[in-house]
Amino acid sequence: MATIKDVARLAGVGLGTASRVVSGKGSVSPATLARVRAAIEALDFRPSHAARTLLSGSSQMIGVYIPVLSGTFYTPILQIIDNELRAAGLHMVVAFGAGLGGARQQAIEGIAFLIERGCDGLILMTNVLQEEDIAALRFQHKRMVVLNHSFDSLAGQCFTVDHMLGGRMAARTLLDHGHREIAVVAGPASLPDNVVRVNAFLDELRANGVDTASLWVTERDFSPAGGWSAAKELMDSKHPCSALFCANDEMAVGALSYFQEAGIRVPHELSVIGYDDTPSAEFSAPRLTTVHMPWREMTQNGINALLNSCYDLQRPVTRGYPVTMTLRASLASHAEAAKPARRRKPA
Amino acid sequence: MATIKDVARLAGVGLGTASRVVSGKGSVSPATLARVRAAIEALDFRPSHAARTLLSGSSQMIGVYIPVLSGTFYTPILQIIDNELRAAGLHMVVAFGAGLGGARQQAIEGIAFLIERGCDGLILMTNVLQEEDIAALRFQHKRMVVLNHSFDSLAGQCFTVDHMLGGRMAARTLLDHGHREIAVVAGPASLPDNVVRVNAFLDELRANGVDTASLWVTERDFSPAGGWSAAKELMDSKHPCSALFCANDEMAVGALSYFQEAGIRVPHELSVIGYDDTPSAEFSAPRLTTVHMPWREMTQNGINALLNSCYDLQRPVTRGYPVTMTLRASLASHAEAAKPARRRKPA
DNA sequence: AACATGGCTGGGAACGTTTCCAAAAAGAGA
DNA sequence: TCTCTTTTTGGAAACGTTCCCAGCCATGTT
Repeated sequence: MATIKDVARLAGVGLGTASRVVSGKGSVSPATLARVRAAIEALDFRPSHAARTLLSGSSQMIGVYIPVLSGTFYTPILQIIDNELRAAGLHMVVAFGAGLGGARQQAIEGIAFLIERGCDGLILMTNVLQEEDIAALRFQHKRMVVLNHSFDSLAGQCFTVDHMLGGRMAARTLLDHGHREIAVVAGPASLPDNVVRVNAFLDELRANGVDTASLWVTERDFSPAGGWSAAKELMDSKHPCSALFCANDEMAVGALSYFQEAGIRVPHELSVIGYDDTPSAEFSAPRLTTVHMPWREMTQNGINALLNSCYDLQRPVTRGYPVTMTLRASLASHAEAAKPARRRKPA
Repeated sequence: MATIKDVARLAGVGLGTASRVVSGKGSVSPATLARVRAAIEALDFRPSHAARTLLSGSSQMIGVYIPVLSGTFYTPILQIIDNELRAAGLHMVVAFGAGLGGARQQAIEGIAFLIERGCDGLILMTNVLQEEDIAALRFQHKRMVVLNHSFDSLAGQCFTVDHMLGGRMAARTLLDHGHREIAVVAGPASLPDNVVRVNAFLDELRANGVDTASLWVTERDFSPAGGWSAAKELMDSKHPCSALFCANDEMAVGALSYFQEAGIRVPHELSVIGYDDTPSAEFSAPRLTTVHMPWREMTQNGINALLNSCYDLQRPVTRGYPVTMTLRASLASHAEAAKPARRRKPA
């Protein structure tokens, strides 16, 4: 690879002049400019990023940690991040959870890997870290941002969505459609944001006179397979219900798959609603009614805040994004439901 | 950030000694070792990656170009790449298509961005590049690998799957199940791998006496929305058919969504098969029969080949991976199909 | 003619490592 | 005690940039 010295030699100029042409800063006579440009072209010179990083102390790289890239929740977020960073001339380095340890250990290792790599800033998307882990990251010094989870000790750098409101809206929507016998597939109890949304969901039902203790509630791992098995268990239990709330879309999609297989018609016999409004909800069969979480706004504002603190910018940062319901075919009014919930039809 | 000089000073040793402790190469007396280790600990010293890169000429970074991160096709591949690289102590830098230009222009820019960044090697996943674009990449020098597409000028560095066999197997499977009136939703005609699979599919049908000219064939953009609209168009056309072949799973999932909405029972009234066997096929409603492409093996071997050429390793590299059919509920034998294809049921 | 002004230019220093090489220290054998 | 070998140590050089400073040359001013 040609260096700037080669360029200077070929063009017959000094290092300083060559550097001025490359960076575009400082004055250079037109004739020299042309000569150096020609040399750059001839040698296919590309400035070494490592040298620049070493000198400037800034790698122009942002690290992103994501526990696992399955499902469709993280993909749009990653896409947004990359687009924004590219537009700012920055690069995205991604680390997923890897290795043998548990999720928490994986997160710690993955983040350490990113820090070691000299990232200017970090975007973390994990909810398995503890406050003490955050404290252990001496890196913290304002150069990181957490999406979709909130740490008390880092509140200003956390960008999350209102899961309490989300859970409540899910409940409200079902109540408004006349449902009172509602089954629930929660996510892992170890994930705070899941707990918040499910509790808010149940609270809202309770506030409207539903005896939540009698509801069928189970817990799965946010995967389609989990949703499928939960749906099967629910049907096998013959617990009466007219609607099913899944704490994320992935599980709802899995549940829909089971219901189709078992011949249970959604939403005629059973309404299903999800949570997140991921791309997979749009073309499920039937299309899934789901709580639209403003992850787009959340991501965008998180990026803005991070870039502000890393590069002294003044990008706008707002908080408190609207949560809405995306109404699709998987939800029907209980009155419309022609048949009782548990009635099976032979496929 | 503490530098190795700070460590040396605090420990009261020379730079060389400090460096030896950090890298673990060269002999150091036990007493000194302990002293330097203590200093490293005290200062929370982390070697600068930029300085190492500058000196060694190797960034330990692998760039990955992916046109767009939507759907579930690329996600498992990315996950595999990251896991492998991490295990090898390397880092993954990802670039997606971005900017205003067309797909080809975006790919060229994205790849240039990665090269400029000093990646040791590149993994490219795009099928919109032309031979001339590849030729223009002077980087080519063996340090890159192409997945899921083959360039004549770069055959040794391309890792792809047998789309001709894939297309044929899809056809064979439908024929074996008694289908002869088959509709086809192809992908973009601009993508060579799509053309190969669809042509092979049609060829196989033709070889078995099917008049392919009379088949209903359309072209979409590999998206669920495309599959949905194609399914609607097919139904509206009332063209007789007992099965639908979609050139990727995403479109098949979209089609299933439409069929559910329109009250067309799959597979009883119409069988649907997809292509790729992405995760989204496993829990669709109904579960999707699809051509299982060995993208896992393809990716793994591509990575191995790249690391071999970048770091002089001897990882095993093989070619020619088995294509299989993943049989699921969306396919039924034509004999079993109770009703003619186009019969609508009021939802 | 002497002098100030400003545009251009060249090269040294620094960024934080690692890799040498030479020198010092420590053993080992006679 | 002396010499020979081996281990341990310190520091210069290099990697490829950019930044800064000093010097050069052509103009314009007095």
